[in-house]
Amino acid sequence: MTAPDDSLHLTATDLRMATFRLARRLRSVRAADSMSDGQLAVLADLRMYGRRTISTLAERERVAAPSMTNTINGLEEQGYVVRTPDEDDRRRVQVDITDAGSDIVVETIRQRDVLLADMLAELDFTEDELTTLREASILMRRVTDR
Amino acid sequence: MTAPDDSLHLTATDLRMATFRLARRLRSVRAADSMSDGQLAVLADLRMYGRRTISTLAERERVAAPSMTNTINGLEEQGYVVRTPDEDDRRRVQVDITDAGSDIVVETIRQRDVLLADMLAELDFTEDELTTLREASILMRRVTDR
DNA sequence: TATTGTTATACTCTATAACTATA
DNA sequence: TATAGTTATAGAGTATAACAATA
Repeated sequence: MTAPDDSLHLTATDLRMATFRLARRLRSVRAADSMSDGQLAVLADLRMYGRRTISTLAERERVAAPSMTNTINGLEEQGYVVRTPDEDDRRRVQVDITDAGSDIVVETIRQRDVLLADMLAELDFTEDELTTLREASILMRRVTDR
Repeated sequence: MTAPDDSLHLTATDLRMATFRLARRLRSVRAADSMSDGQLAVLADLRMYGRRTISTLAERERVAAPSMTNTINGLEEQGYVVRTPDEDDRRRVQVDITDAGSDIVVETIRQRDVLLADMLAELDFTEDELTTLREASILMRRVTDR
């Protein structure tokens, strides 16, 4: 049996390499060519959690506030978000996703899932192997959500 | 039991989300602040597979040739790679990684593995769970190497 | 003629600093 | 005074087009 510490580091190395490669491959899929990774990440956040202010979005995406202003400008021009002035604190601007924005997120997710499902199907993975991947996904989520 | 097609798509969705989140977290770790993701990817390739021409590197990293010239310029200025004219075909330039370049790659990989191993250790994963992650890593590699 | 690499130039995304409006 | 957002400006990183050297 492998010593616990070795096992940890071997697992970390394997998982790191596998994760980077798969992420890189999947990230190349986008429903709208005109949308950047940063714009898509903001749309996905808005779709999942609802309206946000510019500064909250900047903090969540770990970019500077002017960068988020720029990102939101691009999304607004494409009709994927709308700005609404905050009534209670008129310094604030609330950003909401539009139906078109939501559609783009759903479609991008769908295309990525289809690509990955096709890749899995092509390799004729067994039910046991798919179960391993699902269980690993849950463990990976525990790592990032921690 | 889940129907095969559902199982495929559920697995794809779970794995996609888990992969993106983990990759994003790990990518924030770099041994040298002055190095970009693109530069690091080239160094890692050179360390693993040895000398490459500019156009081969451009093709492998899926960027345009002038972009790779720019990337190699940056790495050369920092002393992480050297250009060597090809004797047989004097249009070509061979790029080799230096010891300093190799050290940076090793150190970045080490820091990322330590971070991930620490994250795994903190969650007290069992040997069975670590085994699941290692098996999943192998399956993920089969997907991207296919 | 075709290929390899570089230079010239422009566009996108990001940042910091300075500014406006509001609290 | 402090905060939310924007504008001005600059620095990476990427792309296409045009060019020089070589095959």
